[in-house]
Amino acid sequence: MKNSETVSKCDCTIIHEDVVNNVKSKMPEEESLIDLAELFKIFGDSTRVRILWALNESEMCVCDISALLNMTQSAISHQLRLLKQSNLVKNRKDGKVVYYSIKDKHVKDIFSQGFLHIREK
Amino acid sequence: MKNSETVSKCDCTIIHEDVVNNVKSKMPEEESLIDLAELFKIFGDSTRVRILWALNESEMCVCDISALLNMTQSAISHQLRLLKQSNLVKNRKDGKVVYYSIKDKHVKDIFSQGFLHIREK
DNA sequence: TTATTATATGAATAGATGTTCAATCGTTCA
DNA sequence: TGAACGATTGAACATCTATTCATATAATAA
Repeated sequence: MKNSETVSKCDCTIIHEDVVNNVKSKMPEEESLIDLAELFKIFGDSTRVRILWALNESEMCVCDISALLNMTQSAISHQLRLLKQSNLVKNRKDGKVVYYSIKDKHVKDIFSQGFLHIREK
Repeated sequence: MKNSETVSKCDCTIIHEDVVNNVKSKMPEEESLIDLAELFKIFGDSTRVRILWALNESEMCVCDISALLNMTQSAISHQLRLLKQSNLVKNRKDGKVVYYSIKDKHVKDIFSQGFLHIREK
């Protein structure tokens, strides 16, 4: 398999080579931007956004969230697993009940920035 | 078809009804959170994130972006259409060449908030 | 005109993703 | 012990999505 750097998928003449080279030199490592996209992917689902919003207001158990969003426990549990894997929420167990809460203090700020875009459309 | 409010999908006893009611009263309209998720969905793809990052550095034409990211013009063009529909980029035409640039001034701030999360893992 | 170049577009495909369903795990309490 | 209940898990399914491919459009140049 050939190196992706050596075989260009762009079949066009590079119109502004200086611009391309300049931007390329400033680009973060590919992995950083992939991680960033992975994070936003988590926010890119209304169920998860609603869960995060709710947990930002108050610690809640799985059952509470299910009732709030009118969804099955199973669906909520699956999403909570993703949110936990992404380090956005944490949980604690008290008897049979598992309480979830926000782990990342930037969640609210990420929401805020998103709303700034939406409000100005 | 029954009203989704009247038939609960949550098959459990509501453990903390006060918490649920309190959070429910504070929740934004469902549509707002759906719009928010739609926005983050756009950021939730590494190709689009890299395009946005690049355009945040400099206005570029489709060919430039293709060369920078080593992807086909077609793939880039498809993604640019989504970004434009989401009001995140704008374009101008100069002869055969179409130049794209950032339309939304909050793009950089959204990136910043995302990075804050990633860096602290 | 014709050829060439930059971009856009629609259909098709493969891969990812969210929910459901059924089963299971852990804990509490009769 | 064994129900009962909250939560988790894995498989299946339907839906969505990113890229590719072929083609079309638009502008320039010969």
